[in-house]
Amino acid sequence: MGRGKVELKRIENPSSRQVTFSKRRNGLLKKAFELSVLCDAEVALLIFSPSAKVFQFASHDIQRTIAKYKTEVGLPNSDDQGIRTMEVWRNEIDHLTRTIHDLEARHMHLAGENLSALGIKDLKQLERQLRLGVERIRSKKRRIISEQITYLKRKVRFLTLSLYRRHHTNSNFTSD
Amino acid sequence: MGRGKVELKRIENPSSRQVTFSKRRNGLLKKAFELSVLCDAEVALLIFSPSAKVFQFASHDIQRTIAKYKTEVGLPNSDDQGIRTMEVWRNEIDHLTRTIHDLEARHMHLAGENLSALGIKDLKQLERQLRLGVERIRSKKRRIISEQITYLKRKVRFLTLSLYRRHHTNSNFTSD
DNA sequence: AACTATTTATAAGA
DNA sequence: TTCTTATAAATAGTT
Repeated sequence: MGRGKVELKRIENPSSRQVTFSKRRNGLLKKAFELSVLCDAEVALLIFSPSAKVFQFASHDIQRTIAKYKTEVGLPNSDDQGIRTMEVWRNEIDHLTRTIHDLEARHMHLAGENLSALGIKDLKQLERQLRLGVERIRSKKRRIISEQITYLKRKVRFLTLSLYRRHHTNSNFTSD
Repeated sequence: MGRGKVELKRIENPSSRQVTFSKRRNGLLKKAFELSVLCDAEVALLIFSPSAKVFQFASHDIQRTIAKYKTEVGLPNSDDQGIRTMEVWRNEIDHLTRTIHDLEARHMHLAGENLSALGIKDLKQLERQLRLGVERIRSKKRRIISEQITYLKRKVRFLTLSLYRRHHTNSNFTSD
């Protein structure tokens, strides 16, 4: 949701991590609030910054919500306590998996394989992309060849000059 | 963030409330997760649906996070526990207030008042908007007048016809 | 449960 | 930190 996409991993730069924390913390608090109002839900949210500062939102009395939670997870049939947290992770994994599948499919398409699922529009775009790739590759090749030629010409000139000089020197020697 | 804007108040329709709850709950859990990963924060989130079902996310052991929180708010200098929650409400109120101010300012501008803060660009747009409004009003007026005329013409024709018929009938009577 | 038109969140830059 | 802007993401209403 910004100028660029971000990877789901710890932001290494401390200052942007701080900035992001501040922004996202506010966003999260706001959304917790909205959920509680719109859907009449009881929500409690605790956030500790890496510097151990606390931020919280609670739609009701937070102690009560926590107590309620403890009662809930204390019950024998609520051994899925951690499972609910796991669901979030599962969602992320699903998402990553889907991304990988997409990338793999794209890769195959670019290789001209497994095209059966594509419509005419997709195929056209794919072709355009491939043509573009080809053009870039050709251009790159031309540049390399041209550089090679320049290099060889220089070499020839150098060798010719050396030869001339040696000949000239030899001549001097022989003439001595 | 959807087809329309929603008011920040309890959604009355139970089924859309349920749908929204489900969507936003997932969104909130996801964002809690992202915050914990991106910013290396300790996050605990508890959600009770109106039907008392629990959903949770915890980046670390939730019992520990709760304990940490209790320790924190148990400290004498942390009597701002509720204040942090209040901040979220305050933010919302600020936002609403600003929206109202904006609307009021726009209203004044459309009335041609309080224009001192506007730049040339704003003024141009404002003028365009007003012209558009005028044009719409004129158009509406023309339609109404045209309808009136049609109606009156029909009325005249009807009256003329009635008059003719009565005259004709009278003639018949007199001729008898 | 999908689909999109829109709104909202937010990353990056100043 | 705060503002702005371009873009990614969430999601309201619809099917």
